Amino acid sequence: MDNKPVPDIVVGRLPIYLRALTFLKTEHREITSSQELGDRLGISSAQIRKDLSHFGEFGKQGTGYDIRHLEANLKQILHVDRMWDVVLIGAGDLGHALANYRGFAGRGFHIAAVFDKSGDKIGREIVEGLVVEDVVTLSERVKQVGWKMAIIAVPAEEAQPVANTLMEAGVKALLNYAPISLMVPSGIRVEHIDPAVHLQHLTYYLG
Amino acid sequence: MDNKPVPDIVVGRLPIYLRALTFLKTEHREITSSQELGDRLGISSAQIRKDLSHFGEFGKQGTGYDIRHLEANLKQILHVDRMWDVVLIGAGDLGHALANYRGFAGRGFHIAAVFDKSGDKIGREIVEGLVVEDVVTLSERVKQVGWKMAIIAVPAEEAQPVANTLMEAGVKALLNYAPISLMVPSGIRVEHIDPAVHLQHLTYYLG
DNA sequence: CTTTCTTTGTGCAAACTTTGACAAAGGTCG
DNA sequence: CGACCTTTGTCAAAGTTTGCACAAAGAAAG
Repeated sequence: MDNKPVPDIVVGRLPIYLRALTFLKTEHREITSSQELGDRLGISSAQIRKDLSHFGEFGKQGTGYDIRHLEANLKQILHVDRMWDVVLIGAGDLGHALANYRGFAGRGFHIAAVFDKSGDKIGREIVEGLVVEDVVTLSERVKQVGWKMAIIAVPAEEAQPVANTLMEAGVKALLNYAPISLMVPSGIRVEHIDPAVHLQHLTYYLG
Repeated sequence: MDNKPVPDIVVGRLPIYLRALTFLKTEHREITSSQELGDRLGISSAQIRKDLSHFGEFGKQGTGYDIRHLEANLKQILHVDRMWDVVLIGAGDLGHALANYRGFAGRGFHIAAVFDKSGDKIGREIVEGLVVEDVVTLSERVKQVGWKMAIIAVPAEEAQPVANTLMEAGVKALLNYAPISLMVPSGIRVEHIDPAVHLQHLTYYLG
């Protein structure tokens, strides 16, 4: 709880804690402890306490943490105590799965628009109330509406150009599903999801 | 290059290096350097050299790295100089996208079978040559065929039971897309992919 | 009310990870 | 062929992250 920036590795664990708390709520639990959370997540209890201590004091000695209270605080810290509009680029199989994913709404995100470059996808209603738009209008629309987050679900060769368009139009955070490392200037944040990368990490240990 | 285990954080970067090398090949490049790779990946050149030094000497001073040679070595280190059969559980939108994903084959993976519990999906051909099987036969089939890797693409509440079935049947590595932290015994490896977790990591910085 | 038990938040030490710097090796060019 | 340039692999230092251990706070039980 000082004024130095919180380490990114700590920030990255907060959504995991938040997810675990929301899960505990579905079990109608009201109180938990760093010990219980750690056991569930495979993390030491000391680490959880230390991570949380960067942001304040949320627990009660002898008792633990009030689940709703800690959940509310984590949502605020992560700025998901509001809804974020996210623009999705790519209406292929993956884009389809993301547009239909029911898990975003409860966690702070709303797919606000979908873009693709393929003529036979543009104009189609990918999901109730969401019509695929032409990617040539992407820049204009992003500037107009002011979206700050985007999910890139296009083929590898188009990912960097799409990212450039988005950044130029004011998007500040990217979630990239294309199997390529995006190059971005400082000030823009990117997260990468590539199933083959994860699988290859696993095969290392399969001897 | 000693006999201590290589840090997991280093192992986790190798698939990124491999992906970058494969990409350079598409640009018909033959030689690269730790400097160039680092610039592309946003990693320091020293770190790349250090990471690779855990496994041997792959470069040539004054020149850099032969792309094909380093790529072949990384594939061997990661055990993707062979094809891995992967079993996929869940034939919803996400399962569909994964079963149709063209990116696995070139990187060492083949979706060998798909399982679901829903009557209206079982028996359907999800992709050319891949018919959705009934999840009640999962354990039996895994034991029979000896699959070692699985991708879990089922709803959160079914992920842990499915994981338990898989592990009991001999699967050693899991890639979990369900929004829940799986509890697994030591000896089993899991990687988690949850888009909302990544998006929440990003929103922290969007103030 | 006192003892005992639980659990937090934190100071410190240990463990781990990244970076800087440079000798050695090899290439290039006049 | 000699001077100069490039780039590796590695050592040591710096920086970061984790875990231990414990005082303090609170709950529970008698």
